[in-house]
Amino acid sequence: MAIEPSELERIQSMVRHVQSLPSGDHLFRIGDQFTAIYAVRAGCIKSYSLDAVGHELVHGFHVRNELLGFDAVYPDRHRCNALILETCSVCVIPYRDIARLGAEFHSLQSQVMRLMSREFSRHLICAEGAGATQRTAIFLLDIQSRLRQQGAAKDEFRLPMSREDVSNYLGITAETLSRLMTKLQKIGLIDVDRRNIRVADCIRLERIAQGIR
Amino acid sequence: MAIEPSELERIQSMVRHVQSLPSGDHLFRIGDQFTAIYAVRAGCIKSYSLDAVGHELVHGFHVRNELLGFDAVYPDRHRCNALILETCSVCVIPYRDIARLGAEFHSLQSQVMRLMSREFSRHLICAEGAGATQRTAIFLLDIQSRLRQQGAAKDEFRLPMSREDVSNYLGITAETLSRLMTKLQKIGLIDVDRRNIRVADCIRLERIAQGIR
DNA sequence: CGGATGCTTGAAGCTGCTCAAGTGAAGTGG
DNA sequence: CCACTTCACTTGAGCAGCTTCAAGCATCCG
Repeated sequence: MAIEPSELERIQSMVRHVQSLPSGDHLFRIGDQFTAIYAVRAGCIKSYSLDAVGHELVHGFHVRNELLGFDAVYPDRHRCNALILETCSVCVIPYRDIARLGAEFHSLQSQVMRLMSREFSRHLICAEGAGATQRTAIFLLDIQSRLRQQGAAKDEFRLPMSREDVSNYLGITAETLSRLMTKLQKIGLIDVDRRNIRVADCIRLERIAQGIR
Repeated sequence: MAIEPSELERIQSMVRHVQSLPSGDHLFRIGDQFTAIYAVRAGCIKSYSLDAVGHELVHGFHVRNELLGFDAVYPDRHRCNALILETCSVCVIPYRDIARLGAEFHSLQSQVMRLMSREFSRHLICAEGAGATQRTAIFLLDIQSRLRQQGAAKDEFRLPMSREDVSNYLGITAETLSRLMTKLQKIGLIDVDRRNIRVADCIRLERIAQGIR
């Protein structure tokens, strides 16, 4: 969901507040009234919900220049919680303004729909992979390219979230994820040091992400 | 994605064509230019793509009063194929008209966004379930409630798609699905006769769908 | 230093997959 | 109308991948 700088500028014109939020805070919670879309300017936010048994179900992670809050467009209330993982600077874009300005500039309106579509399609990325190894590879490449846009080095980055968050997002256990990371390191595709990841062999990692072994 | 009759009337006013399509035809294919959103008036459509190995990946099924085509809003080209499973009557709603009319009546615009949001959120339903049994139960209850709205009996319905389609949608094999259907029948939750399903114990089926055993 | 937290590693078990055969309904041709 | 085929589905046996439960480490923080 990274958005074009030009698109972002346009959206910025609609911004009322820029909030600064410490890690551990919630930007919104399930059931909250839908009032705005949020654009992350710095930091990282996790959107999640809980299943019947109380297990966390991670829907996605949002970093710089990405949008969240579309989950509430239909039922008018948020369907998930948004937790700050790293201290955040967030633009608040009141939905009312989008609707109002959208009527005046209808190119803006279609832009919002495009962004919305892009946001949702990201949700499907990791569900696509068949095996756990493939999903892990997809995740690593996806988060790498997103973090690179916010100033990370070419092939080195630091995960803003815990292993447990990642494993919940991928629909596998933390233990399995840990084993897979070790495996990927052993065969020379990545270097892992806690949350610091270096992609050593991008080509082969991409091949695994595509399901080719 | 069933839409309110009143909403549908409004959208109908934008309709250019009503197409009639025989089963086996494609409504659109991957890569096709995005020109319109489609509303199903009768029949059933499967949206799917193929993975790297050539396996079918079913994104969803669309029955009466449901919309499809939002998959192309962002990249301007369709990301999946739409195959007619049962002879269809389909309203074609040119996207240009939505944008134009949306600018005039901005309540319509937010309605379209709501529908879009509703459409996408459905995609997540079956991904949520942890085990194969749970996903199967979720699917049966979901498709039951949707088919009921198009005139099916209270607890009896006929699946418009094959076991293979369903299993691809749920991310399990056809064999596993078959075994699970048999299991659900043995413990008295459903009656299965080929594609004809009767929900015998809705309460317990819902409990399984929620992950409570 | 002691404890907490987050990550890794190991062993055993279960779920769902693969491969393979069997069944039954619907359609085809003689 | 009946054998023959075909197709969709079911059923079975063995196996692999992932989970569960449990313990072991390292890092951070009081």
